[in-house]
Amino acid sequence: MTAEHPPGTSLAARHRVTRQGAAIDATLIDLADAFHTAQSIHGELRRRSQPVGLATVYRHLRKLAAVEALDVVIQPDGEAAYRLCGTTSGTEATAKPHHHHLVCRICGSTVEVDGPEVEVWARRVARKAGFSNLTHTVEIFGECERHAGRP
Amino acid sequence: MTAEHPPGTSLAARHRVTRQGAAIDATLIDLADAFHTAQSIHGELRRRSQPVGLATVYRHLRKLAAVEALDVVIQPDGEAAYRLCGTTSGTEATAKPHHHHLVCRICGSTVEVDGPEVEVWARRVARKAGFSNLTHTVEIFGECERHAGRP
DNA sequence: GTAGCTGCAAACAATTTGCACACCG
DNA sequence: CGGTGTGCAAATTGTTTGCAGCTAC
Repeated sequence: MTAEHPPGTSLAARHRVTRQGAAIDATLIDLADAFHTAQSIHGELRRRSQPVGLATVYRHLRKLAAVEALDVVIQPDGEAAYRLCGTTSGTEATAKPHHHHLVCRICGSTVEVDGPEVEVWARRVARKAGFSNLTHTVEIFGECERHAGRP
Repeated sequence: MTAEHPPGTSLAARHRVTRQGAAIDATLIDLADAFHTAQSIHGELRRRSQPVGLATVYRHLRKLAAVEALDVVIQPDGEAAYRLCGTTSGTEATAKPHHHHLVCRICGSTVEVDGPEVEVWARRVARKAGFSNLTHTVEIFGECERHAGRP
């Protein structure tokens, strides 16, 4: 087999390390407590005086998502939001096996939740209907304590 | 108060009845076994030689959704899909209280499912995190018996 | 008669892609 | 060097909106 990857340093362990890629990763880490759209990340980068092309942001996000280093949530309005997922630190972005989210509709803050019961339920219901090759999305939207009632 | 609405006849009971509105309703009824995007509905209408403007389709769908006569599912790719919901017959489109869907990724056929356990779980988890004013989406995508493996 | 539809095209917003150039390894 | 990553702008796609004319009530 070909050479192993040397101990990585950042999220993009197995990819070419570039200034913009790193900037995106860094931002993602800082904002890891909530979901953000590609656009808002792009904006944040600009705000930090580390402008990165919007297309590049999308490309990078897609790449991270492909390696499952990102959680992707499609909001009720159809816009996609991303958030760093699993073990943020460490050598390699290790994706968590499976989990869902509780997202604040106002500020985007997120709580990761898992529910074995739901997994089981989903599988059981689907099987019973003869469905296979399953996938499921479970997202809970609400207003976190801080924003209950008013922004 | 002004006069009550006479016993409605179609889905659009309290709206002006028009040829195109009726056509959309009819199509929706015929295709009530699966979710369809606005675009595909528009296509189906044209196929039936009852062309309706795409904008009108969207407007009508939005209206029906507002009255909760439609189920709306946002597919993993962000496109919205609609399907007639609840009691299709009868005077007024009575929305079902709450339920979720099992959708075939290939043909779009749908099975309505409900899971009290999930509802309870969602509420419990959210409450515990201090969230209020909840909403949740639970969709299961898979391949129905007929399409398992290959289209 | 009038307000709510409809159609069509233009406007929009999110995301993707083509292509020339930059730069990591 | 060689190929991957980047930028920018143009292209796509799903959905909304403005406006003149039509029509159900």
